[in-house]
Amino acid sequence: MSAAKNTAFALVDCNNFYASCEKLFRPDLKHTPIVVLSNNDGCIVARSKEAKALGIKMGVPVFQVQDALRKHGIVCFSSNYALYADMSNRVMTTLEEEAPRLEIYSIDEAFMDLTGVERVTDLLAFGQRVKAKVDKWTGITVGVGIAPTKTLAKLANHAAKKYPATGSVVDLMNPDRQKRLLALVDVGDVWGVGRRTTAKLKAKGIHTAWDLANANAKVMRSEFSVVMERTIRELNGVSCLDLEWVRPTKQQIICSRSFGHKVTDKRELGEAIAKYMTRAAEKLRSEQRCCRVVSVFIRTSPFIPNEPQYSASLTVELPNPTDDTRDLLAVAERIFHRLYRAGYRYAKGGVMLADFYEPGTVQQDFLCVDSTKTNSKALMGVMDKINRSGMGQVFFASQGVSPQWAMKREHLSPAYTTKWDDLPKVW
DNA sequence: TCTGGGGTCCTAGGACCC
DNA sequence: TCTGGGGTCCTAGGACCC
Repeated sequence: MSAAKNTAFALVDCNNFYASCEKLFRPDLKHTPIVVLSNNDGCIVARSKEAKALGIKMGVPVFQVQDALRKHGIVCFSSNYALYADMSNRVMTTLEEEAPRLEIYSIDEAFMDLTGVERVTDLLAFGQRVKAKVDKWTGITVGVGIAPTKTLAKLANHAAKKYPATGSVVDLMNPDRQKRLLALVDVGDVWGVGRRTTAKLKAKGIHTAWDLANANAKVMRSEFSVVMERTIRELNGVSCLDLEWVRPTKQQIICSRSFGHKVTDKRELGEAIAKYMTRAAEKLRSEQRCCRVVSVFIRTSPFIPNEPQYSASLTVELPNPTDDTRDLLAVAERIFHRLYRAGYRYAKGGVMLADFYEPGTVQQDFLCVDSTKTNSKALMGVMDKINRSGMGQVFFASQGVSPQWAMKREHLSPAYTTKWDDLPKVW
């Protein structure tokens, strides 16, 4: 085996991100418990620290905790993606200035490659500076975990959040400190160890991260998978997961939603599918890809077991890859006609695109009439531009004008940072 | 009445080929 | 009675992540 590299990573993670974004623009709620809800106002997906302290759990359906929300005066927000995405961009831009090799891992966290940085500056001080800068420039508070591997950096970040005495920045480069922390951490809190695996590990007497770090990597690989072997090595300070600072291109695009109410009407359901396909096509073009494989699915709600259940999906391979909304809508409609069965109350539907190509790199199927519309690129370009500009919307009639099935978003905050009309006002 | 959405990776097993 | 062996590709399902 080659000599271990002296790697160093930082994981920067925004605290209670969605809830923090909402509070930024509502100083009146500074110390009020708030929660952010999933699409359709269905589940709790983010909680402010006050809401956490009141015992509101992550992921629970709102209706199950309605009483608690009311009793404690917890303020609810529907999720406001435009706001969170914009705030995320601001945070990431700030981080990039400190460490150009940045992997944006999710909307609220990023890995930094700090390899070699300790020769220039103290890593703890570096982390503290990053935290202070993000706080000052964006108003978002972050935790920073620094360690020789990504998995250990995750654990360092976990500690930074859990123990206030750390000031939300933990440097875990030192092996003795690693050992002490690993012994304190439940194995289920290790990155990559989910619910299923946790149960299996505990049955084998592996309870802490330290227990896992000391398991035999080869044996565990045969019993679990190569992912497990990697996790064990990473816990021991051997970096197996590189920084992916160039975003890999997507393998698939999914657009799906639960409906605001159950849908029975065929036209209405078809409009929803058309809407999702339109959105998926936009995402496809923003990736600068064409796709060959298209799937559509519709289903009833598994949460109402005494109602007749129906769930169906169908996948079609196109003769030629396309990124034209019109082609994709036509395919979606054909598939939908074959899937639809009357007499069910549909709860959710969606589309999936896969098998991507760079435009123009694929030999056209010459047995098939070339369906490439000559004005396709120009038309799609103009549509995308108008729809992005905030000036209004252009879309195809098949998605319907005033949809009944639209999402429930009863507690939506204004688009403070992305819409002129919604700019916060200071009196 | 009311239960999110969007991804990735890994593995096992079958089809198929020589 | 007795029916190879090895490789590749594809797919479905599981597990995990945020």
